[in-house]
Amino acid sequence: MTIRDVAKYANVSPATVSYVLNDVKKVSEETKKRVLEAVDELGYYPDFTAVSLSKRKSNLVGIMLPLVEDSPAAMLKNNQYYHEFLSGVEMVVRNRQFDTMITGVYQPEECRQWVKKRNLDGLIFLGMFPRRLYDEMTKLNIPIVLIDTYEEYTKQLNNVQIDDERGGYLAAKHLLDLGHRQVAFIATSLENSPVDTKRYQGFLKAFHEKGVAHDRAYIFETHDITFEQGLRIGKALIQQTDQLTGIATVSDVLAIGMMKAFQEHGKKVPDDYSIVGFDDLSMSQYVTPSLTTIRQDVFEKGKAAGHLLVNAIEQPDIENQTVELPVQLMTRQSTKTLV
Amino acid sequence: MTIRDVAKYANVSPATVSYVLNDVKKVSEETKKRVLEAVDELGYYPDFTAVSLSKRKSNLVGIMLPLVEDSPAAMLKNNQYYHEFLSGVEMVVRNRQFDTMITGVYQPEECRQWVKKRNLDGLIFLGMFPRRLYDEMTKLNIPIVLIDTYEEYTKQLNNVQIDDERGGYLAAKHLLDLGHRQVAFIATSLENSPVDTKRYQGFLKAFHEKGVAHDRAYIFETHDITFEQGLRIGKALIQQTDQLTGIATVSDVLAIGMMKAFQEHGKKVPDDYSIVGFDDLSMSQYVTPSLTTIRQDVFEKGKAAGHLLVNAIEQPDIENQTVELPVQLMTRQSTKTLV
DNA sequence: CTGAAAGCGCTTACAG
DNA sequence: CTGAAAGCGCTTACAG
Repeated sequence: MTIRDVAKYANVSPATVSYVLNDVKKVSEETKKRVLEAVDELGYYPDFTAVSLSKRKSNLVGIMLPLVEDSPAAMLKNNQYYHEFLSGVEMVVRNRQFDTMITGVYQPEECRQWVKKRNLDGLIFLGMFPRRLYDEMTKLNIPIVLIDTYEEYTKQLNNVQIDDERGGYLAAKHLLDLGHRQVAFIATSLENSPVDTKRYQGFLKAFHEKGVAHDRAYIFETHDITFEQGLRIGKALIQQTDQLTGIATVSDVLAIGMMKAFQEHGKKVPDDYSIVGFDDLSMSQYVTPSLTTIRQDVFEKGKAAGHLLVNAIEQPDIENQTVELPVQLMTRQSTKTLV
Repeated sequence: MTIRDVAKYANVSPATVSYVLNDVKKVSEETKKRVLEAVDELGYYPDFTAVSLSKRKSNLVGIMLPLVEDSPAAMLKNNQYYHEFLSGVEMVVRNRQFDTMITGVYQPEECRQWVKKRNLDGLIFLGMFPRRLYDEMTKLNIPIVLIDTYEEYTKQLNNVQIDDERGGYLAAKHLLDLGHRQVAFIATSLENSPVDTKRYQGFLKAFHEKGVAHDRAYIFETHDITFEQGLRIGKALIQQTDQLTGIATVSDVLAIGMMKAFQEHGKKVPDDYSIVGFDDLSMSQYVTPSLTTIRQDVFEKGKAAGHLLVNAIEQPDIENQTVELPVQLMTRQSTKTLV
């Protein structure tokens, strides 16, 4: 079942069928109708491999994930975040006639090969990559969408992000409003994570507004976002000080790990600690106590990334842009007024 | 940078370069060496779109997810299960030079189109699909791997599954050993889910071994696997009877939802109810109390599926087979001896 | 408005 | 052992 069969059936040339299918103007209404009927009756659809080869366009977008232990696996395993995102991308992209490929990546080299070899039309980078990689990729001359990046050198690319500063602000304000003054800030790394830095800036802003100082000794850094790290940092926090009453984290996963540590050490949430997460994973309202958190809609983020990318592919002259999605405080049981 | 450039550089014909790259015997050592050097120096790698078109083989495997609300999204959102699986597949498949595409699907029609249009070499079906779909797909004549299916008509295809019966058995035996006799079994649907039926059979086996009867009134059915459904069924269970002391579920997600319901109604786990989950999601050891559950290694499941599929693609004469992975009881805090 | 022909980058009988 | 040629299924200047 090829374009030739359709052509024969409709009594035209393959070229004409192609014109019709690609909406090239110069076909008479009558011929067009005949072709369309043939397509319909034969149940024809084009072979994208062939289209891809001759158009040099694949209708394929790639999603790159930072690679841990030989595959995106390890990273994916611990953070629900990623797969809600992927779902969002897949959904919009497929509605616009694109398919999605996923891969992890070590080396810029590998990544460029992947794009070339599969003729990818666009790329979404999920997570942090070395600058070298961006530079390589930019040379590829295909649209790129970045997620959650604040680095200066990414400014000229497309970005989807959330209002991280406001997220940090809302978390801190919530705790301050409840009377907490000794508040820990749990980040992956302020040095390496601009996202966490933004959140901390927002956090500090709330403190300034209240006229309260924040002690930098109350910043704790875990490097990964895993339950294990949450558990570890929770224990460390108990050991290190008994001043703290409030905790703001950069991830629900960390917050949940911490709550586990508290429970194991006979500390109660929210009686001993008020803790606020970040993300609002679906599990977060089902843990006990349910988690007060800053909600970001990761699914929407994926959708936004998909739209941005396909737009950029289809209108090459469009300017790169940054989309910022809102965040929202979800008040639940893990925080309460300091008595 | 095409095969011609390499040919020119090595002073041979494009055909010869292709022979070398595809390991077709009839090339002299010397020529081969020259070609390989050229490939190396020019940093050439083949365009898979072109290879795909001429070989009629794409080195692409597809993963099909049942579609909810226009995309696999909705389904993915609530179950971590899926993305660990995807990670496993991606990892092995990529090591074997394949790439992975993902899509959701409504209609057999759509699915067949996808396979044809992208020239997919193999397919993994994750989840339950209507029989009609399998029939359609079988006609496609590409290897197919099914996951967790017990239907008679799937027997002649490749399967990856776990020892569901033993899972049910272990859960029941654990509860029985702890002294529980009034035990609820929480399934999605015994009528529609052969997996749940297997588990229930194992469950009953343990009861028979102990010489204890199981009251079918203690079977509860939720249709989806979501926290919400767990919450709902948890409430229903409290309302319906106060005889029960033990609960076996077919999913950690359901168990966690149920625990939330109990907590909201002042019931304690494990004091009022001992509950065992199924899956051992990474979150399950971090909820409070940590969840006793039947562990299955979903990541391994993905890897097994990937291997099975690529094997079948590369050796078309290989027979279809079923791989069964073990399960394991993880005893944690949500179960205890009945006093 | 329509079609013949060349081309996208490979592979693979076939001939020598 | 090596290469010229045809072909995979499309698209797209170009000519008419």
